[in-house]
Amino acid sequence: VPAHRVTIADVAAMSGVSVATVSRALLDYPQVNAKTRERVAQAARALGYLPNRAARSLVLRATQTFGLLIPDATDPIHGQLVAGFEQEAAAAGYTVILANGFDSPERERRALETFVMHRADGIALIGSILSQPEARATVRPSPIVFVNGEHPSLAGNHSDLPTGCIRADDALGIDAAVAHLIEEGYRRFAYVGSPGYASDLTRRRAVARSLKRAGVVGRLQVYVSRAGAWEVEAGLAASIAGDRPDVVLCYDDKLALSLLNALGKLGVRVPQDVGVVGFDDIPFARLSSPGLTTIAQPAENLGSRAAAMLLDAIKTGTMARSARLPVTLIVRESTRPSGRTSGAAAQPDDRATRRITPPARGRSGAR
Amino acid sequence: VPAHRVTIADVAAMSGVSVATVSRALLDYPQVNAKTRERVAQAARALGYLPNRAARSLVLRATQTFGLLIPDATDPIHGQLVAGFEQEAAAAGYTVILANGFDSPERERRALETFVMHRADGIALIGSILSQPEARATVRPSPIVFVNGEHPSLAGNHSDLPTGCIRADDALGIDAAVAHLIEEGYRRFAYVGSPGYASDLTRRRAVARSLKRAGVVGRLQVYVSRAGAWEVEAGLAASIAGDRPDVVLCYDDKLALSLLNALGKLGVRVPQDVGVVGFDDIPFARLSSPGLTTIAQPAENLGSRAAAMLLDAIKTGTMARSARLPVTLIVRESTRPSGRTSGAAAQPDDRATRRITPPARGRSGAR
DNA sequence: CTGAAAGCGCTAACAG
DNA sequence: CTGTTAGCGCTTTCAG
Repeated sequence: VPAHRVTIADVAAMSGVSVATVSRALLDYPQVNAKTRERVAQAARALGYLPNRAARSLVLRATQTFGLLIPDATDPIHGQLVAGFEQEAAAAGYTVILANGFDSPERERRALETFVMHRADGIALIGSILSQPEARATVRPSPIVFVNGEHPSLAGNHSDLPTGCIRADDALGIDAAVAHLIEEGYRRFAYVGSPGYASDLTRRRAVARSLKRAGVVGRLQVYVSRAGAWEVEAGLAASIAGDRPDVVLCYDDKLALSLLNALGKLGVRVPQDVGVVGFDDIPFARLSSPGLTTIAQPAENLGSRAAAMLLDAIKTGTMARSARLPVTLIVRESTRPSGRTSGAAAQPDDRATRRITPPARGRSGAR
Repeated sequence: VPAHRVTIADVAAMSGVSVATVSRALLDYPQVNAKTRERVAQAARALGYLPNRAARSLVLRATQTFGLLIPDATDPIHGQLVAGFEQEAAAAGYTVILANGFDSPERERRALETFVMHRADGIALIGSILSQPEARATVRPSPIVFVNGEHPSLAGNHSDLPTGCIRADDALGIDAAVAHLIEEGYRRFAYVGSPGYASDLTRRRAVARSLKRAGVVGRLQVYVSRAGAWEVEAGLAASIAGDRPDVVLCYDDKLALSLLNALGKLGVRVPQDVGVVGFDDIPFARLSSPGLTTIAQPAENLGSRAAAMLLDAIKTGTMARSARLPVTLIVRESTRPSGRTSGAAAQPDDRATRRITPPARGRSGAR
């Protein structure tokens, strides 16, 4: 066993053939002699030979590598996306290069450049705050997909580019949530946002629109949480406790769970005094007490779908249309108007989750 | 702007110099003429040239790349590790290749091979179930670090290899927790484990040892949860509810939070009826109600430390000694014996968290 | 200070 | 069926 990294030449020497034959044998070219192939395989195994991808990439002009940019691996929802993406990519023989953007445009740009230097065959941007044209331009000609893009231009009712974008259909989920809540008797709605995210604005507007469409009068009360991801300001909880809306929809589950906690400390009962709704359905949403009603984002699917789109683009040469993946309203205890929930320990698991999947839109393309 | 990927030759052509000069100019070799350097830089910028890492790796015999294997990106604690690792690596100009092992030895092996094919300059294994010698052998001669290794041989009081291993000092944290709990008056201890993890056995034994050392009589009651990561079997919660130990220490926070939830549904009050302690201090541990007492693992530090060790090994040529990072006992409401916690809304935040950092051991090397 | 040339490890024609 | 040869894009002697 040589001291240096073993190369194809070592295998060739050991099996007494040329490097070309080794290459062909290892790549299972049909025209190599069975015995030769076997001899080569044996030598390769004996030497622990594994081909150098850099060398191979150079000649093939393909790296079998994807670049994946996420805002922050710490967030459970991003973790699920990563898992889905990595799994789909790995299954197709692709390796994933990961970069955290931390919501900073400079870091995101640097990450894109890294991907380009590695000549990633495909690139996925999760919750990126870069504009789609800019990102496209810097990675060209590699295919690129945007998942839940957060560039300011995407806020509200503006739309993704017609191709290569994937996102959860927030609006549809919010429609379902609002409809459900109204049916349950809620009237005074509030929204707690996390400023700076395009999807925050989108969700807020979707709530307002749903309410208007449903004929609920009165302005949507809006609160803003500027605290870190895992907490809400004491003042925020206090003013909600004071205003006592019927129900508050939160930008995401982290915010909702933090609020749940803060309200509890203030002695505000959920759902009796105020209902709380989250967004994402992270695993902890069902572990809080009360369990959190939320709009489930198909995080892992978003991830695997992103990888699948890249794979497809590589195969066919054209990027698929943008898509909106369906969400599911998950009703737990944080939105059960008083009295409805009876005997506590009776059927502990039956009183639990209700799932409502909104009917799909006409087509899943861009709006 | 050429249609194909721009190469160093394009830059050379545009700036009217040889490729060698372009290379030197871009690498800031001191001996290139200032004007030439400027002309080259301009051309490179104009063309959007970014050097091909594969080509560079080939000649430099270094890829500026780290391989990172985690069990599952979905777990918040792993997410934090990834974040810490990626940040430290990126700061030093290294790119991270990520692979999920999903607790499967085959997948882990495949991941290691991928890292080798990419000729990663360093490799970090988080919670790997592979044996350290095997892993070392397959990636040789790349430096490799093991973070919280989970190979069966590491269970109980067996120890890591003397070099290249990092883990949280579970035992010390458990000592602190047990001491605190005893002081608070708890006597009948139980442990809920998640079978199959080496650290599960380690923690269980550490609890038993701490109890013995503290002179607590009676056997440690042990429960086992075989359900998925985010739930406990109804039967498990029921038997704990029936046995009513004073306090139950859980393998990790996910398990503890699930148990908290399950006990709540059974009408068992925490901490009045039974105390609950977790392990990790994931962000949600402070959002549950009651807040979860737990042993905080320095997840992000473990990640950045792993990257730092690899960087150091690359620079110095030798891998640093194994290390145990300190943990912190975080006392929240899930272990407050009845009565202690008075006026609810009085000082909502002051009654909160207490942090206890165990004194460091003599040295942080392997035991 | 700059250019020519060799070569990193591998695959893909092109001849045998 | 197999060997020879020519690069892939880049860095680095070695000469000017």
